[in-house]
Amino acid sequence: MAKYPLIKTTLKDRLLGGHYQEGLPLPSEPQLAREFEVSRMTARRAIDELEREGYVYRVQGAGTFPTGKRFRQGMFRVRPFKEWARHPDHRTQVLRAMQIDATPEIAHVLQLQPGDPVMFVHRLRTAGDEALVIEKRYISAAVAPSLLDHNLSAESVHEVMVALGVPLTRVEQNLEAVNLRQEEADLLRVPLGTASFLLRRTTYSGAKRVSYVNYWVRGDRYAFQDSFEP
Amino acid sequence: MAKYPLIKTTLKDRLLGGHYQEGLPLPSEPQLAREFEVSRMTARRAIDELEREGYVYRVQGAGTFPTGKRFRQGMFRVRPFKEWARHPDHRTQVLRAMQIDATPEIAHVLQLQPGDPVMFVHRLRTAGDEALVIEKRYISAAVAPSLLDHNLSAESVHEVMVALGVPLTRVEQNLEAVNLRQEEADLLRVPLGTASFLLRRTTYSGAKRVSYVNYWVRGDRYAFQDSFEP
DNA sequence: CAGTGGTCTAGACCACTGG
DNA sequence: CAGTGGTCTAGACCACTGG
Repeated sequence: MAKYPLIKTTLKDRLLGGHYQEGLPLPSEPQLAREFEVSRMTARRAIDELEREGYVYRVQGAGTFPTGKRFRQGMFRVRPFKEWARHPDHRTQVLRAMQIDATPEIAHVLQLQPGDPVMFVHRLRTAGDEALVIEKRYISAAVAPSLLDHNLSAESVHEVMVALGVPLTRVEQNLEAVNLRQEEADLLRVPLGTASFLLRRTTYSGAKRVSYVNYWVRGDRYAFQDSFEP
Repeated sequence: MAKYPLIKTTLKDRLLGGHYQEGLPLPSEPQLAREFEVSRMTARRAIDELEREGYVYRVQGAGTFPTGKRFRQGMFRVRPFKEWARHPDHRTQVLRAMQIDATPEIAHVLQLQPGDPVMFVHRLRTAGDEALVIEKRYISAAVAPSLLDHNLSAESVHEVMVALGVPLTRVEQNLEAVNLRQEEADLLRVPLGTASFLLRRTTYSGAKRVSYVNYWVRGDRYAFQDSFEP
């Protein structure tokens, strides 16, 4: 039996049991290695998996921290629809567009420091009289300081950023199926718990992560289609 | 600059460039370590990330293999049964495998007449002790009359059909998010109404539709991942 | 059997954090 | 500055594959 799964489940139990306080680091890697009587590399391996599963995040030089509960349960992403704005029936409504202080979680995803300024854009996309997509987007304020001067109900954030000299060079995305919580269900005007896509996207400009987006997409009104020749 | 990102991008370029043949293993970890003049652990680190991003998969004792291009196309990616079956933890349970009369809906999708004979295969895929995927598949009896003679808990339907002289030439697929009904929720052992993916596939052999499949995939245990350079 | 990936060790040096 | 995570080395033994 390998050692790292035991370390991993032990740490997960402690995290879920609240043994490690939010905002305070876990024991350091050398400490955990001593506690479990393994090498540091083996302790790291367990933490690697916890980080990938979203239980903790690491800050070089500072430590490894528990991820806030709300982000472990509800990390959500979105898919941008390029042609959305062109369709005459389609509208984009800006619910909020403001500068906020990066939470530790957002800071981690965007490779910033907690408290650094971040642009938050909350939008709702509708087709006819149906609300189809909720978007929550976080962008490093440093890379696009004038973002909020633009009309975000008409312009694509991606296009604005390209115009600001921040080309999009890479996208990572992840698609899940989730039951809608009250806030999203209300916005989409469907019952609590309705099945929805949750698309999460991280975009890069060079090696720098510049944008993090969560899209909730109505699962009964939108389908991803594909065809190919094997 | 760390070494493993360079190894990773080099291997990715080779994979996308077709330098490594499908079905054949990549150079072994010790070989890659020698080629890039790093320790095996560092070579592994690069391969770890490629595996997580879906470019390769590993089989202990056998090697590291390129993931077929066709399964990475489009917005989402589906692991072929063949790979599923290779994982030691994964099992496929045949719930039903029988000939039935085509319902009007099935007949329509498969371009048959209602009442025409159709093979129905109902399977459940599990990983460890968790049920992850329900499969309901309908195949024209005319194109694969001996299908049910095969061991469908071990063999891929696709492979059997190729062996029977029915090559798969085209796939159309559609992904939705749905709330599970009682029957599916019971099989997956989750509460009624849990959000799930519903993946529908129609496969063609030439111009003829030969197979129609519905997969219900647990939305909380399976995520479709993708990354690309725009 | 030789070769493969899976795991692990006991170090090392580095960049970075925060007092 | 001491302590942290990030990376890397040069081994080792293991389970497993496939001929």
